[in-house]
Amino acid sequence: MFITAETTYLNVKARLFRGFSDSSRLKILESLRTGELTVGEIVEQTRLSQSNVSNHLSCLRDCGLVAAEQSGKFVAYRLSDPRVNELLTLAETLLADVARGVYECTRYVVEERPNE
Amino acid sequence: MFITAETTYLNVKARLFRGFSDSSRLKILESLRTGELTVGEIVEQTRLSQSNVSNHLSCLRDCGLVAAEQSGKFVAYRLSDPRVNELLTLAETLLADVARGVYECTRYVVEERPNE
DNA sequence: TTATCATATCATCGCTTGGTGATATGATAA
DNA sequence: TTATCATATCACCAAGCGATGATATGATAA
Repeated sequence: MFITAETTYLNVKARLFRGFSDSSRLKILESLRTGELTVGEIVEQTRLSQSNVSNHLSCLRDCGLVAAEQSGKFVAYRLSDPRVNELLTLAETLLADVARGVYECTRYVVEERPNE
Repeated sequence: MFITAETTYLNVKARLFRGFSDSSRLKILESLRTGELTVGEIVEQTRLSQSNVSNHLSCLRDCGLVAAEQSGKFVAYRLSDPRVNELLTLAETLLADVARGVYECTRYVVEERPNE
């Protein structure tokens, strides 16, 4: 995968949002909203696999959404900026009003599910 | 594509963010920040293809990020909620500080580009 | 009615990307 | 040093998803 001239402002902005656009990463971000955690603690809280968490963390860190600090053989992660929290909160209040539609948000044909 | 038990809160939230996580959709949302536009006008402003715009609009509409109103043979779209605008603005202020990292946000190996 | 314009739908293709499992790195302790 | 623990990296696979082009729908006008 290459990053070349695609590096326009909107692409960067899209990447920022993509950091929030996966439920595993959201789970990780949620776990960090109350304070900093080591990778092991995140694994425990999210119940995701260690490599999965580590992969997502490196993405989130590159994106600047979380910050890391090594202490001994542990690495503690935290949200890098209060606006990360604000974005999550703002999204929640928006969700409260549009949630009915969001869960069907897809460009593709969605099969009717019998029940649930 | 099916949507079944995956419909948890974080999945819905992730879907909301995914609405913002593509540069074409951001382009469309940006064009709507100043007011409502018909599909044709959006196509013109974004220089995306008609079917592409229409596909993205239906996604954005299902997500509740934009609202549509038919007038004659035209359909006018607008941002559905002021918080959509707020989310974009908040992301911009965050970007101003973390942009350096974001454009490299990827879990995968990024080839060094010779120049640019 | 038929023709035309505006928009929507959908099948297809190919790139993107999330999850896994194995392995590597790197720090501490013995 | 060697062993162990915490974390990171990476190749692989499968599913997700954006763009295109052809076609369909639906509204207006003639």
